[in-house]
Amino acid sequence: MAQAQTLSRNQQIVLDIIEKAKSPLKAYSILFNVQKKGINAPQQIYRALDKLIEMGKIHKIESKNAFVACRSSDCEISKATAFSICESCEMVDEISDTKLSKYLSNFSDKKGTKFKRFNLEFFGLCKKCKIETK
Amino acid sequence: MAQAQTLSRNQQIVLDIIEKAKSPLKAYSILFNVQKKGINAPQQIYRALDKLIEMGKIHKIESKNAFVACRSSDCEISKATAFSICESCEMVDEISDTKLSKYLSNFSDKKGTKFKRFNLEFFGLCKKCKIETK
DNA sequence: TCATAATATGTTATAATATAACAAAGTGTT
DNA sequence: AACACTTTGTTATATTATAACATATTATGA
Ligand SMILES: [Zn+2]
Ligand SMILES: [Zn+2]
Ligand SMILES: [Zn+2]
Ligand SMILES: [Zn+2]
Repeated sequence: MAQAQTLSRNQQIVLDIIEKAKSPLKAYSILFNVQKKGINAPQQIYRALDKLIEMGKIHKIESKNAFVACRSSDCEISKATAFSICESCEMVDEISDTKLSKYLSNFSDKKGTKFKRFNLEFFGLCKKCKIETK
Repeated sequence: MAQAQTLSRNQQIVLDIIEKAKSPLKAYSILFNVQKKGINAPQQIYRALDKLIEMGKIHKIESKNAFVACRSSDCEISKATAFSICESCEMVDEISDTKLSKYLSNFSDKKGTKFKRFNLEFFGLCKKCKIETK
């Protein structure tokens, strides 16, 4: 089990920038933003991202190959994640809904198989974009 | 609206190979497999994939960057997709569960926003791999 | 049937995303 | 100090995806 609390230098740098961002960040955009701090290679970013994901500090938005900070805390260690994604702007919100989470965690398929992890991505227009489209 | 039924030559070739496959195929693996048929460039594959996705004939497994044939039919035009993914072998099954589909289609977040599309990926061990692990 | 719009194809080049492999430095434990 | 373990730095390369442009094919409908 990597680090329960302490983040390494690079991990902290990467987490900071992701937490400050208002929308998902791509790995190479993170890289570009931390070159002044002496991080020069994609490996350094991807390694930090991997650890942060393991720790549940960030999540990967699979449909965008981008990364967001966890805002939820009941998706402990990223076992149960759900997001709403605006198809117009780049906005992504983590959905933290106990009922939904329970429903999906308890879901079993037709063969009775249960799953230990899931990721759900909803797509639509965020409130802001809905108004602007009118 | 592209083609309701008829597939173009390349689209048919790509669909055929995806339908025959037992697990998700990656774009470049499709490419290598169709070079004997005169398809030489990634563009040709990605264009076919895009159209097939639009038509709902195939789906992209976002966490794997791979493509599977639609086995469901009630995920009309890929608005509501769910998959179970084995973390050990490469197996992916499309989940076709009316209750689940309705539950998610009707889901609205805390602000009352509904979504017009979703993609859900479950992760775990398939039956075969569960047995082998014992 | 012939213009014409829309779709699909072929092709070359390049962008964007991600990993392999190896050497060195730091950290904590005994 | 010796040891295992994690993190870092670095170079190179693999994988996934798109841009841009020229041509061909296929509706469609005047
Ligand atoms: Zn979270
Ligand atoms: Zn929006
Ligand atoms: Zn389907
Ligand atoms: Zn399996």
